[in-house]
Amino acid sequence: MQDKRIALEAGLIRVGDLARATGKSVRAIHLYEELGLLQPTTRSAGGFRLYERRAIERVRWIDLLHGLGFSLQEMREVLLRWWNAELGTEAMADLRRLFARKLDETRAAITRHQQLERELIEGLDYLAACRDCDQTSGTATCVHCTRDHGVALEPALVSGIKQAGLVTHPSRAPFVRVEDLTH
Amino acid sequence: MQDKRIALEAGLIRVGDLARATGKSVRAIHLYEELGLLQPTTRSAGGFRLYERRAIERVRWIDLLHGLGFSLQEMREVLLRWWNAELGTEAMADLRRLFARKLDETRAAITRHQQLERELIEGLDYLAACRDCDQTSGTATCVHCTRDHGVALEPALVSGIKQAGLVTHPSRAPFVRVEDLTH
DNA sequence: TCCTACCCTCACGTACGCGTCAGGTTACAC
DNA sequence: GTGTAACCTGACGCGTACGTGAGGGTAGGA
Repeated sequence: MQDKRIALEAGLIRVGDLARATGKSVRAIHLYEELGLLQPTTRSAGGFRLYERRAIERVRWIDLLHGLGFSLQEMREVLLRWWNAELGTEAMADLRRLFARKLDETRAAITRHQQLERELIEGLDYLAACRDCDQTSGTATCVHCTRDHGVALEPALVSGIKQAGLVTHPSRAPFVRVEDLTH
Repeated sequence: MQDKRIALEAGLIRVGDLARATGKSVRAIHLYEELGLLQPTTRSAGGFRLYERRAIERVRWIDLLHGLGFSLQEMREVLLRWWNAELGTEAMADLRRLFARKLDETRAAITRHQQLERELIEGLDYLAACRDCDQTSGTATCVHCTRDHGVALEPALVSGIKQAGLVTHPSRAPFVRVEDLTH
């Protein structure tokens, strides 16, 4: 019944505190524990999880790796490899390789997003010309728009939209014979 | 039995061709159809889906939006809104808003990845000092390493690892009383 | 002592984007 | 006619990272 006092003396926090400190949900922290990523330093007499403040760093680490595209399982493997390494120097070399690979991937991701950025800008440039368009009907006529949009080619972001093949009610496809179509 | 000839004359391709042309799986294309994102122009007498070559653009569009973080459902909503718009000009304005928002998000994503890039570089810088470390035991001693790593603070990517709380066999947590700890 | 917020352990549910059979049909070349 | 690759429609499975109860105990202050 003196748990909090004892816990406070020892600098321990409960799962809710950890959650608030990291922006995660309590459930998420439970999950990390189930997957072997994080463990409470101890438990209260009644079974409450009690963590040291350093646990916050671990959760932030999880968050970082998550941002780098690691799955929780992969993080677990990283931890296992590190702690089970024969030599510290090898464990560190292992980490360096890992980080180097992720650095490549991250840079590739940046490049990809920059390409998307360009696509968006192109799309916006193209659409800018639509602002002073005097057309007063639906979008069906936009499909065959011949206005000059100041862009050499219609951007993919726009041209992909201008096609039939939109099903109002998903799921079942219609069934038309070829013969009925080819004149 | 003259389907292919007819299809070829009409410039139609089958689902496998579309898949190869876009790098998607046939199943994926079926899914897009189920979700109302794409429809074959027609069907062969035997029920084979037949697409115009323009369908390739639509699939590429799907891929683009996917890269921008849209879910297939959201893409469907975009298409529905566009095709159901009263005025073409309004539909275009709608698109502009959408693209502008995504442009912000994409730039935010780039910034985030650049921060991660910096974290990785810091981590690698820190670990570089470990290459000529003469330590010959396991990683447990690394936890208290006092070497100069040329970095002011231990990077989060590294410090998050150096903590207990690793469960060799996941799932069940141990059960220790507080009293047993705080002597 | 009692109230209330917080915590506990199951355990099932969810959204996404397909993968993967199964059981059968079609297209087309030889 | 026949072989075979490609296609068809269900329909269930999967991995990820949690959300969401249910049913019940705990902590700590008034």
